[in-house]
Amino acid sequence: MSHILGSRQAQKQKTRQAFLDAALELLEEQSLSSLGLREVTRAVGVAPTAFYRHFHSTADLGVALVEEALGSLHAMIGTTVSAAGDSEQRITRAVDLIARHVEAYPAHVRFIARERHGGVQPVREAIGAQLARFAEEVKAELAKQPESEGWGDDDLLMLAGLYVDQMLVTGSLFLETLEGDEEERERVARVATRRMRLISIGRRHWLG
Amino acid sequence: MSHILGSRQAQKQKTRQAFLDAALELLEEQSLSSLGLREVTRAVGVAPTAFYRHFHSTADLGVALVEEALGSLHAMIGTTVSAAGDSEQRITRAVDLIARHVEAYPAHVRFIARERHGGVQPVREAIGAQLARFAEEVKAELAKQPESEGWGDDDLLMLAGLYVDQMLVTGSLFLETLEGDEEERERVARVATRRMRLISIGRRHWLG
DNA sequence: TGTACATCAGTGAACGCGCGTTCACTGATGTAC
DNA sequence: TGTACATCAGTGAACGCGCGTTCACTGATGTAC
Repeated sequence: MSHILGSRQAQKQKTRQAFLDAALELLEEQSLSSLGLREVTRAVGVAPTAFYRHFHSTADLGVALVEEALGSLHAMIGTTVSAAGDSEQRITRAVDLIARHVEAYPAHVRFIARERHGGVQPVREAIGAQLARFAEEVKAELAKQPESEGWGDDDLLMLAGLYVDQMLVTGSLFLETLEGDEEERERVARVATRRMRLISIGRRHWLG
Repeated sequence: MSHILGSRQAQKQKTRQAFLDAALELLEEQSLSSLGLREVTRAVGVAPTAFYRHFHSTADLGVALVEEALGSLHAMIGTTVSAAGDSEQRITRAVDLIARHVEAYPAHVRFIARERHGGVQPVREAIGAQLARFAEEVKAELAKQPESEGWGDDDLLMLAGLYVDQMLVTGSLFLETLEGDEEERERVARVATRRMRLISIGRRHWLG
Protein backbone atom coordinates (compact mmCIF):
# COMPACT_ATOMS: atom_id res chain seq x y z
CA MET A 1 0.00 0.00 0.00
CA SER A 2 3.09 2.19 0.02
CA HIS A 3 2.09 3.69 -3.31
CA ILE A 4 -1.17 5.04 -1.94
CA LEU A 5 -0.53 8.40 -0.40
CA GLY A 6 -2.11 9.54 2.82
CA SER A 7 -4.14 12.69 2.41
CA ARG A 8 -1.30 14.73 3.92
CA GLN A 9 1.19 13.47 1.30
CA ALA A 10 -1.37 13.91 -1.43
CA GLN A 11 -2.01 17.52 -0.44
CA LYS A 12 1.72 18.20 -0.34
CA GLN A 13 2.16 16.86 -3.85
CA LYS A 14 -0.77 18.96 -5.04
CA THR A 15 0.80 22.11 -3.63
CA ARG A 16 4.14 21.21 -5.14
CA GLN A 17 2.53 20.77 -8.54
CA ALA A 18 0.80 24.14 -8.09
CA PHE A 19 4.24 25.69 -7.58
CA LEU A 20 5.54 24.11 -10.78
CA ASP A 21 2.49 25.19 -12.77
CA ALA A 22 2.57 28.75 -11.47
CA ALA A 23 6.30 29.07 -12.08
CA LEU A 24 5.96 27.76 -15.64
CA GLU A 25 3.32 30.35 -16.36
CA LEU A 26 5.36 33.20 -14.85
CA LEU A 27 8.33 32.06 -16.92
CA GLU A 28 6.56 32.75 -20.18
CA GLU A 29 7.62 36.38 -19.95
CA GLN A 30 10.86 36.25 -17.96
CA SER A 31 13.86 34.03 -17.28
CA LEU A 32 14.33 31.76 -14.31
CA SER A 33 17.17 33.93 -13.02
CA SER A 34 14.72 36.75 -12.35
CA LEU A 35 11.87 34.63 -11.01
CA GLY A 36 11.09 35.59 -7.42
CA LEU A 37 10.10 33.25 -4.62
CA ARG A 38 7.38 35.62 -3.42
CA GLU A 39 6.13 36.01 -6.97
CA VAL A 40 5.54 32.27 -7.20
CA THR A 41 3.91 31.89 -3.79
CA ARG A 42 1.62 34.84 -4.57
CA ALA A 43 0.54 33.13 -7.79
CA VAL A 44 -0.12 29.87 -5.94
CA GLY A 45 -1.96 31.64 -3.12
CA VAL A 46 0.16 30.49 -0.17
CA ALA A 47 2.47 32.24 2.28
CA PRO A 48 6.04 32.94 1.06
CA THR A 49 7.42 30.61 3.72
CA ALA A 50 5.49 27.66 2.30
CA PHE A 51 7.93 27.65 -0.60
CA TYR A 52 10.68 26.22 1.62
CA ARG A 53 8.61 23.14 2.42
CA HIS A 54 9.07 22.12 -1.24
CA PHE A 55 12.23 23.68 -2.69
CA HIS A 56 15.53 25.08 -1.44
CA SER A 57 15.53 27.88 -3.99
CA THR A 58 14.09 28.92 -7.33
CA ALA A 59 17.07 27.19 -8.99
CA ASP A 60 15.92 23.99 -7.28
CA LEU A 61 12.40 24.53 -8.59
CA GLY A 62 13.93 25.06 -12.03
CA VAL A 63 15.65 21.69 -11.92
CA ALA A 64 12.31 20.09 -11.04
CA LEU A 65 10.77 21.84 -14.05
CA VAL A 66 13.48 20.36 -16.28
CA GLU A 67 12.45 16.87 -15.22
CA GLU A 68 8.81 17.63 -15.88
CA ALA A 69 9.36 19.39 -19.22
CA LEU A 70 11.81 16.87 -20.63
CA GLY A 71 9.75 13.96 -19.37
CA SER A 72 7.01 14.95 -21.77
CA LEU A 73 9.55 15.40 -24.58
CA HIS A 74 11.00 12.00 -23.84
CA ALA A 75 7.86 10.16 -24.81
CA MET A 76 7.71 12.11 -28.05
CA ILE A 77 11.25 11.38 -29.12
CA GLY A 78 10.78 7.64 -28.97
CA THR A 79 7.65 7.83 -31.10
CA THR A 80 9.31 10.15 -33.59
CA VAL A 81 12.48 8.28 -34.33
CA SER A 82 11.15 4.75 -34.29
CA ALA A 83 8.20 5.52 -36.57
CA ALA A 84 7.59 3.17 -39.48
CA GLY A 85 7.57 4.13 -43.15
CA ASP A 86 10.12 5.42 -45.61
CA SER A 87 12.38 8.38 -44.93
CA GLU A 88 9.96 10.97 -46.30
CA GLN A 89 7.05 9.63 -44.27
CA ARG A 90 9.11 9.61 -41.09
CA ILE A 91 10.15 13.21 -41.64
CA THR A 92 6.59 14.38 -42.19
CA ARG A 93 5.48 12.51 -39.13
CA ALA A 94 8.31 13.90 -37.00
CA VAL A 95 7.60 17.51 -37.96
CA ASP A 96 3.92 16.97 -37.29
CA LEU A 97 4.64 15.46 -33.88
CA ILE A 98 6.86 18.39 -32.95
CA ALA A 99 4.15 20.84 -33.99
CA ARG A 100 1.56 19.01 -31.90
CA HIS A 101 3.89 18.81 -28.94
CA VAL A 102 4.53 22.55 -29.04
CA GLU A 103 0.79 23.19 -29.21
CA ALA A 104 0.15 20.84 -26.29
CA TYR A 105 3.03 21.99 -24.04
CA PRO A 106 4.11 25.45 -25.18
CA ALA A 107 5.33 26.49 -21.75
CA HIS A 108 7.52 23.39 -21.43
CA VAL A 109 9.13 24.00 -24.80
CA ARG A 110 9.68 27.69 -24.07
CA PHE A 111 11.21 26.86 -20.71
CA ILE A 112 13.73 24.43 -22.19
CA ALA A 113 14.65 26.73 -25.09
CA ARG A 114 15.07 29.66 -22.71
CA GLU A 115 16.98 27.95 -19.94
CA ARG A 116 19.16 25.69 -22.06
CA HIS A 117 21.63 28.55 -22.29
CA GLY A 118 20.11 30.55 -19.43
CA GLY A 119 21.68 32.17 -16.41
CA VAL A 120 21.11 29.41 -13.84
CA GLN A 121 23.91 26.88 -13.88
CA PRO A 122 22.24 23.85 -12.19
CA VAL A 123 19.33 24.17 -14.61
CA ARG A 124 21.60 24.44 -17.65
CA GLU A 125 23.41 21.35 -16.45
CA ALA A 126 20.18 19.40 -15.88
CA ILE A 127 19.00 20.25 -19.38
CA GLY A 128 22.37 19.39 -20.88
CA ALA A 129 22.39 16.01 -19.15
CA GLN A 130 18.86 15.19 -20.32
CA LEU A 131 19.61 16.22 -23.91
CA ALA A 132 22.72 14.03 -23.87
CA ARG A 133 20.50 11.13 -22.75
CA PHE A 134 18.08 11.92 -25.58
CA ALA A 135 20.91 11.88 -28.10
CA GLU A 136 22.01 8.48 -26.79
CA GLU A 137 18.48 7.15 -27.18
CA VAL A 138 18.12 8.52 -30.68
CA LYS A 139 21.47 6.98 -31.51
CA ALA A 140 20.24 3.61 -30.25
CA GLU A 141 17.15 3.87 -32.47
CA LEU A 142 19.21 4.93 -35.47
CA ALA A 143 21.56 2.02 -34.94
CA LYS A 144 18.64 -0.40 -35.47
CA GLN A 145 17.88 0.98 -38.91
CA PRO A 146 19.36 -0.65 -42.03
CA GLU A 147 20.54 2.78 -43.29
CA SER A 148 23.07 2.76 -40.45
CA GLU A 149 24.99 -0.17 -41.88
CA GLY A 150 28.70 0.54 -41.63
CA TRP A 151 28.31 3.62 -39.41
CA GLY A 152 30.66 4.07 -36.48
CA ASP A 153 29.46 4.89 -33.00
CA ASP A 154 30.85 8.41 -33.17
CA ASP A 155 29.12 9.18 -36.41
CA LEU A 156 25.81 7.80 -35.19
CA LEU A 157 26.02 10.01 -32.10
CA MET A 158 26.91 12.97 -34.30
CA LEU A 159 23.85 12.34 -36.43
CA ALA A 160 21.66 11.80 -33.36
CA GLY A 161 22.85 15.13 -31.91
CA LEU A 162 22.07 16.85 -35.19
CA TYR A 163 18.54 15.46 -35.07
CA VAL A 164 18.02 16.46 -31.43
CA ASP A 165 19.24 20.00 -32.07
CA GLN A 166 17.10 20.21 -35.17
CA MET A 167 14.11 19.11 -33.13
CA LEU A 168 14.69 21.87 -30.58
CA VAL A 169 15.23 24.52 -33.27
CA THR A 170 12.03 23.44 -34.97
CA GLY A 171 10.17 23.46 -31.68
CA SER A 172 11.20 27.00 -30.90
CA LEU A 173 10.28 28.14 -34.40
CA PHE A 174 6.80 26.67 -33.94
CA LEU A 175 6.61 28.40 -30.59
CA GLU A 176 7.01 31.78 -32.26
CA THR A 177 4.06 31.03 -34.53
CA LEU A 178 1.62 30.16 -31.75
CA GLU A 179 -0.02 33.57 -31.75
CA GLY A 180 0.15 33.81 -35.51
CA ASP A 181 -2.00 32.26 -38.22
CA GLU A 182 -2.06 28.78 -39.65
CA GLU A 183 -0.22 29.91 -42.78
CA GLU A 184 2.81 30.90 -40.75
CA ARG A 185 2.84 27.54 -39.03
CA GLU A 186 2.76 25.77 -42.38
CA ARG A 187 5.69 27.81 -43.60
CA VAL A 188 7.72 26.74 -40.56
CA ALA A 189 6.67 23.12 -41.10
CA ARG A 190 7.76 23.31 -44.74
CA VAL A 191 11.20 24.70 -43.94
CA ALA A 192 11.69 22.22 -41.09
CA THR A 193 10.72 19.37 -43.38
CA ARG A 194 13.22 20.41 -46.01
CA ARG A 195 15.98 20.78 -43.43
CA MET A 196 15.31 17.25 -42.21
CA ARG A 197 15.20 16.04 -45.80
CA LEU A 198 18.60 17.57 -46.52
CA ILE A 199 20.04 15.92 -43.43
CA SER A 200 18.49 12.59 -44.50
CA ILE A 201 20.07 12.91 -47.92
CA GLY A 202 23.41 13.64 -46.31
CA ARG A 203 22.96 10.55 -44.18
CA ARG A 204 22.21 8.37 -47.17
CA HIS A 205 25.33 9.47 -49.03
CA TRP A 206 27.63 9.58 -46.00
CA LEU A 207 30.84 7.70 -46.71
CA GLY A 208 29.28 6.82 -50.03
CA MET B 1 35.01 68.14 -38.60
CA SER B 2 31.66 66.70 -37.57
CA HIS B 3 33.22 63.28 -37.06
CA ILE B 4 35.64 64.60 -34.43
CA LEU B 5 33.91 64.55 -31.10
CA GLY B 6 34.28 67.28 -28.55
CA SER B 7 35.71 66.07 -25.30
CA ARG B 8 32.23 66.10 -23.77
CA GLN B 9 30.86 63.77 -26.48
CA ALA B 10 33.95 61.60 -26.30
CA GLN B 11 33.60 61.22 -22.54
CA LYS B 12 29.93 60.32 -22.92
CA GLN B 13 30.75 57.61 -25.43
CA LYS B 14 33.44 56.26 -23.15
CA THR B 15 30.98 56.01 -20.27
CA ARG B 16 28.42 54.36 -22.51
CA GLN B 17 30.96 51.78 -23.58
CA ALA B 18 31.84 51.21 -19.92
CA PHE B 19 28.15 50.41 -19.30
CA LEU B 20 28.13 47.90 -22.16
CA ASP B 21 31.36 46.26 -21.00
CA ALA B 22 30.25 46.04 -17.37
CA ALA B 23 26.84 44.64 -18.34
CA LEU B 24 28.38 42.02 -20.60
CA GLU B 25 30.59 40.84 -17.77
CA LEU B 26 27.73 40.72 -15.27
CA LEU B 27 25.70 38.73 -17.81
CA GLU B 28 28.14 35.84 -17.78
CA GLU B 29 26.39 34.44 -14.74
CA GLN B 30 22.83 35.69 -15.08
CA SER B 31 20.22 36.60 -17.68
CA LEU B 32 19.38 40.08 -18.88
CA SER B 33 15.92 39.86 -17.30
CA SER B 34 17.53 39.80 -13.84
CA LEU B 35 20.24 42.39 -14.52
CA GLY B 36 19.78 45.39 -12.23
CA LEU B 37 20.38 49.00 -13.15
CA ARG B 38 22.16 49.69 -9.85
CA GLU B 39 24.26 46.57 -10.33
CA VAL B 40 25.59 47.94 -13.61
CA THR B 41 26.25 51.47 -12.37
CA ARG B 42 28.05 50.05 -9.34
CA ALA B 43 30.31 48.02 -11.63
CA VAL B 44 31.03 51.08 -13.78
CA GLY B 45 31.63 53.28 -10.75
CA VAL B 46 29.02 55.98 -11.38
CA ALA B 47 25.84 57.06 -9.62
CA PRO B 48 22.69 55.03 -10.41
CA THR B 49 21.08 58.05 -12.01
CA ALA B 50 23.86 58.31 -14.60
CA PHE B 51 22.36 55.24 -16.25
CA TYR B 52 19.43 57.28 -17.55
CA ARG B 53 21.74 59.59 -19.50
CA HIS B 54 22.50 56.61 -21.76
CA PHE B 55 19.65 54.10 -21.72
CA HIS B 56 15.94 54.05 -20.96
CA SER B 57 16.11 50.67 -19.29
CA THR B 58 18.19 47.52 -19.03
CA ALA B 59 16.18 46.16 -21.99
CA ASP B 60 17.38 49.14 -24.00
CA LEU B 61 20.96 48.42 -22.96
CA GLY B 62 20.37 44.82 -24.04
CA VAL B 63 19.38 45.90 -27.54
CA ALA B 64 22.58 47.96 -27.74
CA LEU B 65 24.52 44.86 -26.75
CA VAL B 66 22.87 42.91 -29.57
CA GLU B 67 24.21 45.42 -32.10
CA GLU B 68 27.67 45.21 -30.60
CA ALA B 69 27.76 41.43 -30.29
CA LEU B 70 26.31 40.66 -33.71
CA GLY B 71 28.43 43.33 -35.34
CA SER B 72 31.51 41.30 -34.48
CA LEU B 73 29.82 38.12 -35.73
CA HIS B 74 28.88 39.82 -38.95
CA ALA B 75 32.45 40.26 -40.07
CA MET B 76 33.14 36.61 -39.34
CA ILE B 77 30.23 35.25 -41.35
CA GLY B 78 31.33 36.95 -44.53
CA THR B 79 34.85 35.52 -44.19
CA THR B 80 33.52 32.07 -43.38
CA VAL B 81 31.11 31.54 -46.20
CA SER B 82 33.02 33.21 -49.01
CA ALA B 83 36.27 31.40 -48.21
CA ALA B 84 38.11 29.80 -51.11
CA GLY B 85 38.97 26.13 -51.46
CA ASP B 86 37.00 22.93 -51.83
CA SER B 87 34.12 21.95 -49.58
CA GLU B 88 36.30 20.17 -47.03
CA GLN B 89 38.74 23.06 -46.75
CA ARG B 90 35.93 25.55 -46.30
CA ILE B 91 34.41 23.47 -43.52
CA THR B 92 37.69 23.19 -41.65
CA ARG B 93 38.26 26.90 -42.02
CA ALA B 94 34.72 27.74 -40.85
CA VAL B 95 34.97 25.60 -37.71
CA ASP B 96 38.36 27.10 -36.96
CA LEU B 97 37.01 30.63 -37.38
CA ILE B 98 34.12 29.90 -35.06
CA ALA B 99 36.51 28.52 -32.43
CA ARG B 100 38.71 31.62 -32.68
CA HIS B 101 35.72 33.92 -32.51
CA VAL B 102 34.44 32.25 -29.35
CA GLU B 103 37.88 32.56 -27.78
CA ALA B 104 38.13 36.21 -28.76
CA TYR B 105 34.58 37.26 -27.78
CA PRO B 106 33.21 34.66 -25.36
CA ALA B 107 30.92 37.14 -23.60
CA HIS B 108 29.35 38.21 -26.89
CA VAL B 109 28.67 34.64 -27.92
CA ARG B 110 27.26 33.76 -24.51
CA PHE B 111 25.02 36.81 -24.56
CA ILE B 112 23.53 35.95 -27.95
CA ALA B 113 23.03 32.28 -27.09
CA ARG B 114 21.43 33.19 -23.77
CA GLU B 115 19.18 35.99 -24.91
CA ARG B 116 18.15 34.56 -28.27
CA HIS B 117 15.33 32.77 -26.46
CA GLY B 118 15.58 34.87 -23.30
CA GLY B 119 12.96 36.65 -21.26
CA VAL B 120 13.29 40.15 -22.72
CA GLN B 121 11.15 40.60 -25.81
CA PRO B 122 12.83 43.60 -27.50
CA VAL B 123 16.19 41.85 -27.20
CA ARG B 124 14.83 38.57 -28.60
CA GLU B 125 13.38 40.52 -31.50
CA ALA B 126 16.63 42.39 -32.16
CA ILE B 127 18.55 39.13 -32.23
CA GLY B 128 15.95 37.48 -34.46
CA ALA B 129 16.10 40.35 -36.92
CA GLN B 130 19.89 40.28 -37.09
CA LEU B 131 19.99 36.51 -37.53
CA ALA B 132 17.46 36.81 -40.37
CA ARG B 133 19.80 39.35 -42.01
CA PHE B 134 22.70 36.96 -41.56
CA ALA B 135 20.75 34.17 -43.21
CA GLU B 136 20.01 36.46 -46.16
CA GLU B 137 23.68 37.30 -46.50
CA VAL B 138 24.73 33.68 -46.31
CA LYS B 139 22.11 32.90 -48.92
CA ALA B 140 23.55 35.58 -51.21
CA GLU B 141 27.02 34.06 -50.83
CA LEU B 142 25.73 30.55 -51.43
CA ALA B 143 23.91 31.72 -54.55
CA LYS B 144 27.24 32.73 -56.08
CA GLN B 145 28.67 29.23 -55.78
CA PRO B 146 28.46 26.77 -58.68
CA GLU B 147 27.06 24.10 -56.34
CA SER B 148 23.87 26.17 -56.11
CA GLU B 149 23.01 25.67 -59.79
CA GLY B 150 19.31 24.90 -60.09
CA TRP B 151 18.49 25.81 -56.47
CA GLY B 152 15.38 27.83 -55.75
CA ASP B 153 15.40 30.88 -53.53
CA ASP B 154 13.47 29.09 -50.80
CA ASP B 155 15.87 26.18 -50.70
CA LEU B 156 18.90 28.44 -50.62
CA LEU B 157 17.41 30.32 -47.66
CA MET B 158 16.60 27.03 -45.95
CA LEU B 159 20.22 25.93 -46.36
CA ALA B 160 21.53 29.32 -45.22
CA GLY B 161 19.37 29.10 -42.08
CA LEU B 162 20.69 25.62 -41.40
CA TYR B 163 24.26 26.94 -41.64
CA VAL B 164 23.56 29.93 -39.39
CA ASP B 165 21.91 27.73 -36.75
CA GLN B 166 24.74 25.26 -37.00
CA MET B 167 27.20 28.10 -36.48
CA LEU B 168 25.42 29.20 -33.31
CA VAL B 169 25.17 25.65 -31.96
CA THR B 170 28.86 25.13 -32.61
CA GLY B 171 29.68 28.45 -30.99
CA SER B 172 27.83 27.59 -27.81
CA LEU B 173 29.47 24.15 -27.70
CA PHE B 174 32.90 25.79 -27.91
CA LEU B 175 31.81 28.18 -25.17
CA GLU B 176 31.27 25.26 -22.81
CA THR B 177 34.82 24.07 -23.40
CA LEU B 178 36.52 27.38 -22.58
CA GLU B 179 37.42 26.36 -19.06
CA GLY B 180 38.27 22.83 -20.14
CA ASP B 181 41.34 21.42 -21.84
CA GLU B 182 42.43 21.49 -25.45
CA GLU B 183 41.36 17.90 -25.98
CA GLU B 184 37.76 18.78 -25.23
CA ARG B 185 37.89 21.63 -27.72
CA GLU B 186 39.21 19.31 -30.39
CA ARG B 187 36.42 16.85 -29.76
CA VAL B 188 33.85 19.61 -30.28
CA ALA B 189 35.66 20.74 -33.43
CA ARG B 190 35.62 17.20 -34.79
CA VAL B 191 31.88 16.71 -34.21
CA ALA B 192 31.09 20.16 -35.63
CA THR B 193 33.18 19.39 -38.71
CA ARG B 194 31.36 16.15 -39.32
CA ARG B 195 27.98 17.81 -38.90
CA MET B 196 28.94 20.41 -41.49
CA ARG B 197 30.25 17.67 -43.75
CA LEU B 198 26.97 15.78 -43.55
CA ILE B 199 25.06 18.94 -44.42
CA SER B 200 27.42 19.56 -47.35
CA ILE B 201 26.85 16.06 -48.64
CA GLY B 202 23.11 16.60 -48.36
CA ARG B 203 23.52 19.81 -50.31
CA ARG B 204 25.50 18.11 -53.08
CA HIS B 205 22.87 15.41 -53.58
CA TRP B 206 19.82 17.65 -53.09
CA LEU B 207 17.38 17.14 -55.96
CA GLY B 208 20.05 14.92 -57.43
C1' DT C 1 41.36 86.80 -26.87
C1' DG C 2 37.84 87.51 -23.22
C1' DT C 3 33.34 87.46 -21.31
C1' DA C 4 28.66 86.01 -20.42
C1' DC C 5 25.46 82.58 -20.98
C1' DA C 6 23.71 77.76 -22.34
C1' DT C 7 24.18 72.97 -22.28
C1' DC C 8 24.18 68.67 -20.19
C1' DA C 9 26.86 64.35 -18.09
C1' DG C 10 27.09 62.96 -13.80
C1' DT C 11 25.67 63.71 -8.53
C1' DG C 12 23.51 62.60 -4.13
C1' DA C 13 19.60 62.57 -1.16
C1' DA C 14 15.23 60.79 -0.74
C1' DC C 15 11.01 57.92 -1.63
C1' DG C 16 8.17 53.88 -1.25
C1' DC C 17 8.34 49.05 -2.25
C1' DG C 18 9.05 44.15 -2.66
C1' DC C 19 12.55 41.04 -1.84
C1' DG C 20 14.57 36.45 0.70
C1' DT C 21 14.95 34.53 5.05
C1' DT C 22 14.22 33.71 10.32
C1' DC C 23 11.26 32.21 13.74
C1' DA C 24 7.85 30.51 16.79
C1' DC C 25 3.16 29.19 15.82
C1' DT C 26 -1.19 26.36 14.58
C1' DG C 27 -4.02 22.79 13.65
C1' DA C 28 -5.05 18.88 10.73
C1' DT C 29 -3.23 14.27 9.80
C1' DG C 30 -0.80 10.15 11.26
C1' DT C 31 0.62 6.65 14.70
C1' DA C 32 1.22 3.81 18.95
C1' DC C 33 -1.09 1.48 22.32
C1' DT D 1 -12.83 1.93 18.92
C1' DG D 2 -10.71 5.61 21.74
C1' DT D 3 -7.04 8.30 23.61
C1' DA D 4 -2.63 10.58 23.95
C1' DC D 5 1.19 12.08 21.57
C1' DA D 6 4.15 13.09 17.28
C1' DT D 7 4.57 14.95 12.85
C1' DC D 8 4.78 18.50 9.65
C1' DA D 9 2.50 21.58 5.71
C1' DG D 10 1.32 25.93 5.86
C1' DT D 11 1.09 30.66 8.67
C1' DG D 12 2.11 35.47 9.74
C1' DA D 13 4.97 38.88 11.80
C1' DA D 14 9.31 40.78 11.56
C1' DC D 15 14.05 41.90 9.84
C1' DG D 16 17.38 44.35 7.10
C1' DC D 17 18.40 45.32 2.36
C1' DG D 18 18.76 46.73 -2.36
C1' DC D 19 15.80 48.01 -5.87
C1' DG D 20 14.10 51.71 -9.71
C1' DT D 21 12.89 56.31 -10.11
C1' DT D 22 12.26 61.51 -8.93
C1' DC D 23 14.38 65.75 -8.29
C1' DA D 24 17.06 69.80 -7.84
C1' DC D 25 21.98 70.31 -8.06
C1' DT D 26 26.96 71.15 -9.80
C1' DG D 27 30.55 72.24 -12.55
C1' DA D 28 33.08 71.32 -16.73
C1' DT D 29 32.49 71.96 -21.70
C1' DG D 30 30.60 74.44 -25.59
C1' DT D 31 29.00 78.65 -27.99
C1' DA D 32 27.82 83.51 -29.29
C1' DC D 33 29.50 87.85 -29.58
